[in-house]
Amino acid sequence: MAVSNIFKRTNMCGELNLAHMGSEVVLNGWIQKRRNLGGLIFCDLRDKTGIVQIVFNEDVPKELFEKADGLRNEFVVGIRGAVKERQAKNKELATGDIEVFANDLIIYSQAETPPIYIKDDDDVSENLRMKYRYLDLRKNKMQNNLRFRHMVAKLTRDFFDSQGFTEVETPMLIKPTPEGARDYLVPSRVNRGQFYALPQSPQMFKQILMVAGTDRYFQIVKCFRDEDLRADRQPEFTQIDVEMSFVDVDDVIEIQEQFLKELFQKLMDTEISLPLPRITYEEAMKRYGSDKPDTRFGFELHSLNEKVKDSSFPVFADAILSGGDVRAININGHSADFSRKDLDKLQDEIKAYGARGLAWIRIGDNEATSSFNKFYDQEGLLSLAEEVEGKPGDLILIVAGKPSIVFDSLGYLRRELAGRLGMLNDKVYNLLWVVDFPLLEYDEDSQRFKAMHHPFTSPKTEDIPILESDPAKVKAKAYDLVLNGVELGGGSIRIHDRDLQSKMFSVLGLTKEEREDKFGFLLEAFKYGTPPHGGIAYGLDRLIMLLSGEKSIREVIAFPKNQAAVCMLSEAPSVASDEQLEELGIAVIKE
RNA sequence: GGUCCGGUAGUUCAGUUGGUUAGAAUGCCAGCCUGUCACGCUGGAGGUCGUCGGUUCGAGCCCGAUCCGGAUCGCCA
Repeated sequence: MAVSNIFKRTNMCGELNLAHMGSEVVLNGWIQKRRNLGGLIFCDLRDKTGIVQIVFNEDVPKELFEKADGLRNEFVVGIRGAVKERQAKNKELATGDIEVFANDLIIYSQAETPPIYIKDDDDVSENLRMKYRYLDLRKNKMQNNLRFRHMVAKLTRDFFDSQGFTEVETPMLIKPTPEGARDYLVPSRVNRGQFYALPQSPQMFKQILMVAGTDRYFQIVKCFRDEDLRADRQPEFTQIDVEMSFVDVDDVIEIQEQFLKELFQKLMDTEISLPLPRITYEEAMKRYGSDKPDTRFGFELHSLNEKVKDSSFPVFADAILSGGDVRAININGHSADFSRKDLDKLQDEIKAYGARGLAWIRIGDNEATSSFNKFYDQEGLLSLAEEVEGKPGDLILIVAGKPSIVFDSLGYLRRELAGRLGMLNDKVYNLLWVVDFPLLEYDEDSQRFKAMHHPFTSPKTEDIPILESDPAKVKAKAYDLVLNGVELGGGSIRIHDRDLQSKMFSVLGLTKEEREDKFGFLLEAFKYGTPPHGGIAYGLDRLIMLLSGEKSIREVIAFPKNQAAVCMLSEAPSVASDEQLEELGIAVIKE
């Protein structure tokens, strides 16, 4: 038998309890903390499952005791010892009923004093966490997040497998697509001067799998977008990507709801009732000012357009005259919670969305006051307040201007104020579908219609006749899944009819050459028998972020990038060597 | 590309109106300590105040530029 200098582990630290009493165990892990009381040394030993207390007392040989005295934080050790019930139990610790009396110790490696502490609630700069990610990941919270992510991925595979889906890997080196987000380009050495792109999504390949007869496809897949980062946006992220043949909107939604039900049941211990609520895009905008509404609280939007169209207050009147909106939300009963200064600050905050100002009405017990008192008497203010069911104690916030600005501003305000008022309960999961998205949106810059989702999204059947005559009115067979105000996923039924696809391209103003260049291989495939099909894609990182109560997807990605898209750990990206560039035929223009 | 917040000891932060030797907590090191678990007690080490320039008799503090981290708007079919 080979001689080994590794203690063969019998148990994990976090799993020990009174049931192990009396048994000899061997543990491997990191020293979390050493407490030397003189003739008695306690060590907290940590592995991914938790922490257990190790005791070195007068019974151990002097040599071993001195070795234990030399232990420092983050040393990696093996310990052999007996599990005993504690004299003084620690209720804060999962293993607090027992402790391990060591009789042997091996130090596998020593450690320098780490630049960050290995503690779940340690408040250290993001900078250091990213640079020393391997230390950050030692935290139980981070290991739990990785484990949870694994559980979600496993459940996803099991579920879709049980429903007859096949996971198929699609290529990572694909044809660059000039539409949509910016591509990451990858130069080809073999084809000098030519480039692959990393996929923004497997969209076209999964549709081709439907042409190929795969019938039900899914994939847990990396996607890449070279756009600016946010707390919930990384340049590489993971999607649960799904496509099905011979389906319409309800079929896709139904199976996704089954998936979500199982996910919440098994991993969150939460029953969700099906079917999930559905709300149209139009209604979502009107009521919540957002196409991804957070429905955990009220503060819904109301139009004041009728009431203010003849207003003497120029801000309101001008907005209506120029085709804009005047809308309001009622922060019911919270007038006293926001000072004049708070309101001024809120006004500044919505300027980011293009709002010119924030008008408000406070309803007191005896009288109402407003930011536009000059133009309205008591009766006038109360008449406006009536539209939002204003009562004494209410604060009414009003924004006037271009519809998109009004929606964005009020959508932000209702969520922001709900947050400040502590109304965002993260134990409540309000899932819903937003449906009937517009098929197209008019792009002012290029003076043409663009696909809101993508150019293969099918119009609603009843809107097909007006596709060319009144494109702005056409609704799409598209649906988004929203959880607590975050877009978790989106999808659509695709166009499988070549005539309809052709019309769609005409409306989008794509020339024959452009169609061929961008989508040629997909259109070619569609010539040879295409089943009706559709699908959906979930942002896996966001899903896990929300379910684990995190504020950033960086918390659920093992090795994320910082806001400048840099991996602080490995220091990617970096410059390529002259030899590499030479071989690829690439010259870098220095500024 | 824009806006906002931040950068001072290993770490998290304080630092008054510009004024002597830049502090606290924690961590680290050493000594003492047999029931701790944020162990305790005593002592000690530890600083290019992000960087560069300017104003000033004098700058952590004021001004300009720049770098770094974060939030966000644009952007993300």
